[in-house]
Amino acid sequence: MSANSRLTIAAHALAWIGLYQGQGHEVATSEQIATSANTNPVVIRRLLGELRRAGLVESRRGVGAGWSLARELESMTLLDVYEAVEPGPLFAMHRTTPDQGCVVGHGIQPAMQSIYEGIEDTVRHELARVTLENVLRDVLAAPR
Amino acid sequence: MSANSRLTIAAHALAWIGLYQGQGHEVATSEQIATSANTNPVVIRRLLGELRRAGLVESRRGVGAGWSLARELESMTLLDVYEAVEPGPLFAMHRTTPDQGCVVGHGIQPAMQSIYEGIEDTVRHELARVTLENVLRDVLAAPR
DNA sequence: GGCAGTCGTAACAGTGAAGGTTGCAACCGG
DNA sequence: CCGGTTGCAACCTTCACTGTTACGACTGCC
Repeated sequence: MSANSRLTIAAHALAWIGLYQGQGHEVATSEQIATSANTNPVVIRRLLGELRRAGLVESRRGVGAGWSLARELESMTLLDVYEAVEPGPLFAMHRTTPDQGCVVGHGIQPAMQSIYEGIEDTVRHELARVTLENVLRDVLAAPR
Repeated sequence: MSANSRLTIAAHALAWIGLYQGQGHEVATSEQIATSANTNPVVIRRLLGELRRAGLVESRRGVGAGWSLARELESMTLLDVYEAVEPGPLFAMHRTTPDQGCVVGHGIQPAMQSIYEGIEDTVRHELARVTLENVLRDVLAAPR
């Protein structure tokens, strides 16, 4: 499926900011996060911009500018992040409308839609069970 | 995420062949299926080729050639189809290795990997609960 | 007020997966 | 031998995302 790394990078950024703030710093810069994630600061700013629209982080401009958490990590779940950065559905329908004159072509989309919705609900439920605090704890628990 | 329609198209093709064979026909051609799915016959042949490698369908060449089911629809699940046509994982890691000198960069991949594996197991379980016979029944039950 | 550092965002090239298309060899029943 | 279909390679197009550059906007500090 060649899935996106957007959710992974967003979780990375949030864990990084959370850890950094836990060490007493006020704000984190996109430059610092990009170095840790081994990517470009603009990519981080774009992603964090989406998280800001979702109310997960805040940004400050000017001198001493940077990013900070808008809520505690333990009150954020991966579902919040997922919904902020992944707009589309997990599974897609046909690119072009199937032949509505054919019984299968006509009935396949509602049939698959209903199955896919059930699966997406399950995935959302799983994502909602993991807080970013859980993620950060797992990160710090990784063997050296 | 801009997901693939591969699973959808593969299920469409299988349901079509199953219905067609249930009407007494021997084999279905990629041309017929492509017309129903409103796509190109080569796309269908590529997909069915993957399903053949997975043992779900068979093909015959020469005159009167075409595709037939290798098993009953009720013995195939969407998981069988999914594994045949979707090689990659649902969620991806970073494209480039994160900074291993950073605590977060070092621990983020094992942490996310473990979470993602749990979710994929759940998705697989959900897909395994739906047979292609279920899909065909839902297709035929769609309002006119 | 000016400077320096960072965000905000637009614009564009590069990448990779998937779909769409064409062409043709291989196969085989009649 | 013919006609219809699969098998498969080659190529183009499309699309989303990433990576990069550029530059204006903002603001604490001097």
